[in-house]
Amino acid sequence: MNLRFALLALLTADPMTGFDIKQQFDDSVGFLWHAPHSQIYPELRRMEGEGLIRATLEPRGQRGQKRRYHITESGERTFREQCNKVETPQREREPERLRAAYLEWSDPDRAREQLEVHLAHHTERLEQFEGIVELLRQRQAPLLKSRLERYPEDQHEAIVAFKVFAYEGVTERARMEIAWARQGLELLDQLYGD
Amino acid sequence: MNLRFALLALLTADPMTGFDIKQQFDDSVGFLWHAPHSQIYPELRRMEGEGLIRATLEPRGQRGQKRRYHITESGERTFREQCNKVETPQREREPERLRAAYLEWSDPDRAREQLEVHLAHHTERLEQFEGIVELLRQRQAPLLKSRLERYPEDQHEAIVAFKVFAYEGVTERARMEIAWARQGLELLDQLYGD
DNA sequence: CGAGCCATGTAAACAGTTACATGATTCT
DNA sequence: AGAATCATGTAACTGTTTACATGGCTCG
Repeated sequence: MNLRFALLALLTADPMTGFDIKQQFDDSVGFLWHAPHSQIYPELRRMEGEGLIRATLEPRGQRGQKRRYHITESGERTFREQCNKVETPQREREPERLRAAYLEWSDPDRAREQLEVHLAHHTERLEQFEGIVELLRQRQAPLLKSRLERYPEDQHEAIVAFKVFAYEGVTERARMEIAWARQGLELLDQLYGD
Repeated sequence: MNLRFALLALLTADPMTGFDIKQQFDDSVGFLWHAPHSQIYPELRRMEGEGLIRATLEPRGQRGQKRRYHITESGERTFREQCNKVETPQREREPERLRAAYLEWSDPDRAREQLEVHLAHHTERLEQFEGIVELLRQRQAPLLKSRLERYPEDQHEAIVAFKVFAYEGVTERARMEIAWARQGLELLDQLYGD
């Protein structure tokens, strides 16, 4: 039910086509949730069937058509209910940590490479996240801008603050991963020499 | 293919029954990977079919029998190959962060409760993780002890160090989550007053 | 007219969760 | 005798990934 949450969340900002959503998932929103289009389109159809969203048909050129989905009142109610349901965090699987626990099975060079990939990955992410946080603070992120247009001004502060809070979370996560990878590389130096 | 990795990893420490593995997944190992028994038993059968592990039948009392799985040479080779394959971290889904991004849809009380649950969860985890790290350092963790018995002493340092490294990772993660939840609670105070 | 993007789907396979089911052993 | 624990499975369902498939539109 979590893809559905993400879809409803996006549609509270702006009516979108499946394709728009797919693109959001490739973009900044994708750092919180993502899904391939093969999961998006059928789910949108189901949600439409359940009255959570409704589609308006728009022409594309001469023959083409696209379905833009709008959240309905029922959809908003459902979304709010989901938001108000307190959920305990699920036990997580940690594939990276699991692999790290067995690094003695790797060649030292491979082990180093693995941690360097980890480091590079999260370093890149960190930069992206910092950029997003900055855009959000300045209220320049495109999706946030459309969102702010749809809600009264007295809510803007909270809307922005929670988006920033969420992305600060992934930012801190990235920093943590970077520090961890560095620690691992030091450990390798210690165990196997430089 | 990651459940399989976890199963092979466990069986490099000690031959185990499906039940033993299930219990390991309920225990400290479960913080890195876990699976229900309904996933474990069929996978063990498949791995046996592929020659990665073999079972010895052991009696339980008069009528009962249990299958204890031993990793084979082929299994060890496969495991080592997996370890040596450098993998780029997958894009993650962050259900907690996604929910946090839409906290303006919650009643302030619910929002606070949500973050308090988050805080309590990771606080509990942190304590558990710190306990595990301590046990690992002292080489007193049961599974680690059996592992050390099976491998030559010149490898012990690395074996212990990587286990510590992995659990230090989840420890740092927990600390990060705690700090994040506290920040969120402060934000709520700021936005909605105490 | 071809490349690249816009747009939407289906299908098969794989991974993970939840529920149903059974029976032996051990401890009280 | 009954409860708790050991032990092993199957089945249905949900969620995710990957591959296959199609066709229109826009720009050079």
